[in-house]
Amino acid sequence: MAHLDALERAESIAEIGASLQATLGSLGFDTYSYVHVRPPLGKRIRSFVPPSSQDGRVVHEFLATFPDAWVEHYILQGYGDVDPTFQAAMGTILPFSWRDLGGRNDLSSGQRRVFDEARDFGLSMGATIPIHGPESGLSTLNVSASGGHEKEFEENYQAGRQDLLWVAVQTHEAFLRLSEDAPEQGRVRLTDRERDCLLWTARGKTAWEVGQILAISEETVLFHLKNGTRKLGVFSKHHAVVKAVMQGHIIP
Amino acid sequence: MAHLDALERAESIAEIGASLQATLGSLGFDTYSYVHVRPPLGKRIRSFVPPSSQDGRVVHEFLATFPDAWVEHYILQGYGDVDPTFQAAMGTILPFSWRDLGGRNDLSSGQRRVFDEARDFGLSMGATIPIHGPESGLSTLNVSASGGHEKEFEENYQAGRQDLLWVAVQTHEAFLRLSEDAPEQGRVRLTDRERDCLLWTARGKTAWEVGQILAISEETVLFHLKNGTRKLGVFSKHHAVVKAVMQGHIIP
DNA sequence: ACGGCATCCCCCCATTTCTGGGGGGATGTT
DNA sequence: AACATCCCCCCAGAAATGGGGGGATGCCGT
Repeated sequence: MAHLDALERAESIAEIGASLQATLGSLGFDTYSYVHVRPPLGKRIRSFVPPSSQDGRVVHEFLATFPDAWVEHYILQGYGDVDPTFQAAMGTILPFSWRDLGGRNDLSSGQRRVFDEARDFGLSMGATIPIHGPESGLSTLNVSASGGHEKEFEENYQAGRQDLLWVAVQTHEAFLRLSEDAPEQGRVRLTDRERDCLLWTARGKTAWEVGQILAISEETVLFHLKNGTRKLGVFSKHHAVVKAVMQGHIIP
Repeated sequence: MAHLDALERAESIAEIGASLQATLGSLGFDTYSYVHVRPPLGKRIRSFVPPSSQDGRVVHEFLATFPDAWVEHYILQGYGDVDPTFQAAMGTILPFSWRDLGGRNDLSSGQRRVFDEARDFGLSMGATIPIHGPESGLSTLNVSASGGHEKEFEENYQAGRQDLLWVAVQTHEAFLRLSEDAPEQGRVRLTDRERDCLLWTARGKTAWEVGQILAISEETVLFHLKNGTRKLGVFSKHHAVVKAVMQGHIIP
């Protein structure tokens, strides 16, 4: 796993790609795709602006050596919402081989089509490593081998699972580190009280109730909520509690 | 990593514990705690009840060889909401050593107290492996070594990071597999409109704004929000949006 | 073809809560 | 002394809550 150091220190998306190629190659997988889904975290807009078609949509980011034609087809068809590997990745944190998908829960016709069409592009044997990130993000690292027999691939996968997971985690971190064009302005610092108030608000309590819980007055709760909301750069408690949860300040 | 097979096949919490003890021991860590946090999916309580004991609080499930007195103290004090290792775990998917927490972002006094008191119980050197599960669940595997020097521990940790991650993931899966008394029952069915309204509310829009976005009247938005809030078993939009996010109905 | 059912849309009301400003003062720490 | 944090209070206008009342589509099974 010598290539991993490079992954940790990668300074561009391209370097991540090269590092992945080398690392995964040494594990016996010759193509891969890394998919990153990220909810677009709030811009600070007070005056109402009607959102454009794209605004607010989940962002899919690709980094892949899968056949270009397939990737293009995939995006064009909006397979991201159907892809059975993605569906499965949402439900587990363990790597899995694509072979294991057919048997367990039957695939819908749409899902089967994704698989069938992938096979036409030479992607028949593969495995997916799900990465559930903070802020409810989900990424998958998909690896595939174009040549060889299935038995060989499965042995390769079984032997390499642990390494694959580590690679996936490192990739996710490297990717996050680099794609932070809007790096959240570095997670704001909330005071203990602001956290407390947001926490209990997220748990459905009114300001008065939070006051009772924390043994302070409703006014003070409102005061802390106002400050916390402002720090988070939003304009309502609804948005503030969601953002506080997404940024990991509180666990509701 | 011979003990891992046992972890994958464990059929009781106790077996997980034994397997962890053995595996982590071989990596040089003599105590551990595994904490599984699960937001308490809905009790329907309207009348205000002071949440002195468990009500509304995140459910922490423990499996640990940490000193009993410490665990008890931890739970009693509700440290789960403050614990800096937990705060940090919420923000990353990489394992980290407790040593790295002090420097980066200064701890609040409440957080520092958790650390100081932990040290009094013999927990000074340690590392945390965060596991972000599906449905926004978070678990941490905390390992510690009571004897030895700090330098030695850090070397141990650096060398074992990859193994620790794998152990943590396997533990999480084993734990989930066994503690699946209530796997999916909480998830309600929302209509498209209810989802839409909750989504844009979670993004900080008022009911009127959501109406503009969806091209329906504010009244209708309120209507859908009322229904969605009721379906989710809560009594305010704050709680509803948080819950909708946690249950994966919407991605803000 | 019919009723039941879910979904979606609109409107009204009284009451409570939140928002976003302002003004204080009390602790601590740096 | 400056600073952050925490606590309390006031106000006016906006928004949410929790009820009620309609009607409009479809889709289902009988």
